[in-house]
Amino acid sequence: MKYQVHKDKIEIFGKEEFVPAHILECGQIFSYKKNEKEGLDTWIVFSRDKSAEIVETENGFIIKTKHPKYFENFFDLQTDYSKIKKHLSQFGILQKPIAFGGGIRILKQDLFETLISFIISANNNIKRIQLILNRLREKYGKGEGDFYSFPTRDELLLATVKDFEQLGAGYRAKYLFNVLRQVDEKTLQEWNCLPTKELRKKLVSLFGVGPKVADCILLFGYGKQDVFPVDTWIEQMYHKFYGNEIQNREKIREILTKQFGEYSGYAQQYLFYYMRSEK
DNA sequence: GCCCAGGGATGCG
DNA sequence: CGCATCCATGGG
Repeated sequence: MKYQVHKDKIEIFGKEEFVPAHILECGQIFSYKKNEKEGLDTWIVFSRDKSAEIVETENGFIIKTKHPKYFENFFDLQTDYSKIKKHLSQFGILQKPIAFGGGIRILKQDLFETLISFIISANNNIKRIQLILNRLREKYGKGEGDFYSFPTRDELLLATVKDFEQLGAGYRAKYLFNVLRQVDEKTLQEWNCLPTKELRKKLVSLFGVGPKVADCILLFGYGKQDVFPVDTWIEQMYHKFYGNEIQNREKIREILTKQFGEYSGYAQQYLFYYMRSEK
């Protein structure tokens, strides 16, 4: 994909390999806002203490931001998604999903923000996850002008279990309280050198992190594509296309990762986005 | 009133 | 090990 990084913006040329609605609504990120300006959709994306506004142009998009280098990596602009889609098109099951969400890119998100966000996501729905995370930013983050930063671990250490409950976190409040006392941002970064399997073990050892949340952190934070997060939607998809014999999520995960290998994460995103669109 | 949402911890056999 | 049960909350 052709793009150009400037001092205060990134220019994207073409509308095939980068589609904001696909990228932001495919469930990998919760902190963004859709706006309308003069009949055109614009998007603001928040990551940690940074933001970027995406505006559509005649022949592509412009990403306005004070941190173009950061968002070049964040939006995974160097990766050639046409190759990925070509490889995955050999699977019949993926043809419609790829046609539907062909502009998806897998974001490289902040590790700590991804950890906290996906602990909250467990057995929850996306609207409520976004609501809770917004409250978390407003209460514990720093004002950055027109938005609040995602709070740091130190900032969240001030919160009690009751505080998290009042944000609407429900029974996940104690997961948050405990996990904040198990790891810090630096430790999460240091785990980056571990192979996927070892790293997964570390993540699952954290309070509130099970197999599915661990896979989401691996995929959306650590950039490991050889994982296939299995949630209720993927489970439905599996039963629809592969039959009802296997009910065990762990086995479904094994089968799907074996089938899609190092492309598992991409396949999962196309399928997840497509399944959710049918409702 | 029941079921579901990007599930995980706990306990029991 | 595998399996069942419980867990907050709001929308459909």
